[in-house]
Amino acid sequence: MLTIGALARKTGTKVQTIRYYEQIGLLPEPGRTEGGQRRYGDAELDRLSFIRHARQLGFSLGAIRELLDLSDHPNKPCHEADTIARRQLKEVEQRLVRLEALRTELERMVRECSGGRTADCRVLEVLRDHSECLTDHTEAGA
Amino acid sequence: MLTIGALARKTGTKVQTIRYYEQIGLLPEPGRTEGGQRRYGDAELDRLSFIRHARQLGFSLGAIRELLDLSDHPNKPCHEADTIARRQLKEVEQRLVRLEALRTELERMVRECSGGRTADCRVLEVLRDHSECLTDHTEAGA
DNA sequence: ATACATCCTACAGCCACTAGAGGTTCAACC
DNA sequence: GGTTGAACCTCTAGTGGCTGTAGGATGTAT
Ligand SMILES: [Zn+2]
Ligand SMILES: [Zn+2]
Ligand SMILES: [Zn+2]
Ligand SMILES: [Zn+2]
Repeated sequence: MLTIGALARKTGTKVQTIRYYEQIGLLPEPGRTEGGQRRYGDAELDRLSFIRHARQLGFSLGAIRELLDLSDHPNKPCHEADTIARRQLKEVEQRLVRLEALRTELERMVRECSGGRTADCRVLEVLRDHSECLTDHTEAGA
Repeated sequence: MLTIGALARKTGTKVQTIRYYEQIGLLPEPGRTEGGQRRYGDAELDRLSFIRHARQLGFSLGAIRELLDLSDHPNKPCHEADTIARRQLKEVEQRLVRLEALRTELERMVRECSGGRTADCRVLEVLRDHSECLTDHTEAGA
């Protein structure tokens, strides 16, 4: 049986985050000691590891909730899980395109600055006027 | 003189966002009509355009605040602005590396799924066990 | 028995907005 | 001058995914 701190250490999660996941119903309410402290077993360890790994891969907590549900029903067909993963992949690909445009712009800004007064600073000039940009980086979402 | 709605349209900003920027001191308090409605001039239009463009390039509002300050002092040397831009570039580059790792992992998950029961779903298997991953995508920040 | 690390709840704060309620003002049209 | 009705106003609360703090209780080692 693990204390919340031990579980936190094993999964690379903060204690508060574990309590937060419990609060939003992503982790089940664990057993408690007589004094009221949480104690965890292997099932919870597995579940939290799953959550953390999915978070590292960029899945939202909503998506993770669905994935956990599916994982709890081994006989269901898996296309729902695959759909969620493909959706996530698409989002990542879109963000990549967008970030590459940002990198291009930022590199150019930094490269072209000659290091004089702010009045002549290329960085500030570009920020003042998007027509100085070579890429269209104007879509939503950072 | 522009109403807040006209300013919003010109800069691709929501009205509430403009009021929010004013509230946090990023935009100055504008003049008002007798009835209390905000009216904006060209200075505010330029400033808001700057803010929006910098946001599109991924700068935080904190960084933008610093950049605006620098922009207001044309005789200062510009290395501070350049430092901020370089920092932002670094962050973008780090996110790119990370997102590329995610893309690799997600692509593999999706590709290897054979479409059977969730018990055998490759997507869920990988999520359960990071040692199935080829990349180290475990750094912080999505 | 005492020290003290760890645990508990409850709530506030972070970022950058976004949405809504409930009321007022402005501009145009008749 | 009166009447619409869109756009404005303030204020509050919510989003996601945590993180931090206050103030107190518990667990364990010595
Ligand atoms: Zn410069
Ligand atoms: Zn631009
Ligand atoms: Zn599958
Ligand atoms: Zn992994």
